[in-house]
Amino acid sequence: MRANNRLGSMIWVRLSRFTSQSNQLSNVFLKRFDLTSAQFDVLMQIRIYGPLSQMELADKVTVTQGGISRMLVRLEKEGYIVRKQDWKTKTISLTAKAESILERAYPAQEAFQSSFFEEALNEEEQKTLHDLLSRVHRHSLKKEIPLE
Amino acid sequence: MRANNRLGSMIWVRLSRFTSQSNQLSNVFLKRFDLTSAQFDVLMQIRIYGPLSQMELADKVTVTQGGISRMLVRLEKEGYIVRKQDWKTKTISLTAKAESILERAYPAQEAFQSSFFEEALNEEEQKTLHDLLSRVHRHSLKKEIPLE
DNA sequence: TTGTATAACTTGATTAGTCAACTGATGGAT
DNA sequence: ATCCATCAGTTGACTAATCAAGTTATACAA
Repeated sequence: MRANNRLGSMIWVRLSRFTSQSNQLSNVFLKRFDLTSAQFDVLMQIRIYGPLSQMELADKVTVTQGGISRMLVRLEKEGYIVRKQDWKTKTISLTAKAESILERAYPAQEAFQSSFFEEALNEEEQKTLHDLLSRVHRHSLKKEIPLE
Repeated sequence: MRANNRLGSMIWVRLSRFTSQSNQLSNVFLKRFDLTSAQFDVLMQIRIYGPLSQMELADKVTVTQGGISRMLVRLEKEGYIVRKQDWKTKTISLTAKAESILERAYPAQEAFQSSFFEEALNEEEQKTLHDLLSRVHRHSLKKEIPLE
């Protein structure tokens, strides 16, 4: 039995191995701020786009309604966010605690994330990578799943 | 508050959003074979490199020892694999059931995975993407986490 | 032969996510 | 006023993973 040969499959494997590798490293890195990388991601989206509803947030982080509900329960229990019922919607915003953690964690994590690319590629190559990924991502959002 | 501006962070976000998006689509696609994409991934590694030990397999799919143990319990319960104690090691191999499913599932899934890239990029661009990702991945494997 | 060291694997507690069925809030039609 | 549709969020059952502590199997030394 030989390994995947089609180019697309090879890209796929690299992508998922790298993503899981860099996610694990990020988790280790963020431990010093008492955050996981999923939590950091959600908190940053709220910081940038908030206040917003759970649906809007779920959409931003590519997670289901149920997934965001559970995540927010944990974040609320830790005192990072508050939710208040506002018409039909629950509006989410950061607490002072979260704001002050992010003030330190954000620059650190941004530098850490960037270092994966900056240390391996030059500016031009990073731009190319970003462009190619953006196109592939955009395409995937309107992709149809072939029938049986 | 403005969004991430550093190039590396922008790449990181695209990467993780695309990975989660394409993973979800793969899960829907693979449902017709009664597989999840994590299961497909593990079964394919066994098919290509097997028979192998749990440690070796864990390494191939970038998962911890505990993670692979739990996954294999599920796969064994479904009748996709067998493990036999062999010295200190448990040697894993596919059952006929799994072989016959993969015979159909593999070409289908390979084509599906590839289509994400083939539909959005030309041959040249796919090669570039593969090359850039490989370099970034290789670098990440020897990356040190900066101190506190 | 009885420890003891060690490598390979398992397991409990937790995070993170999925789907599908359910609950709660609101607004409109009768 | 009452019933109903609908949108937002929650929840139960499950997959998938992590870490750290606990097992099991084997080899080797006293």
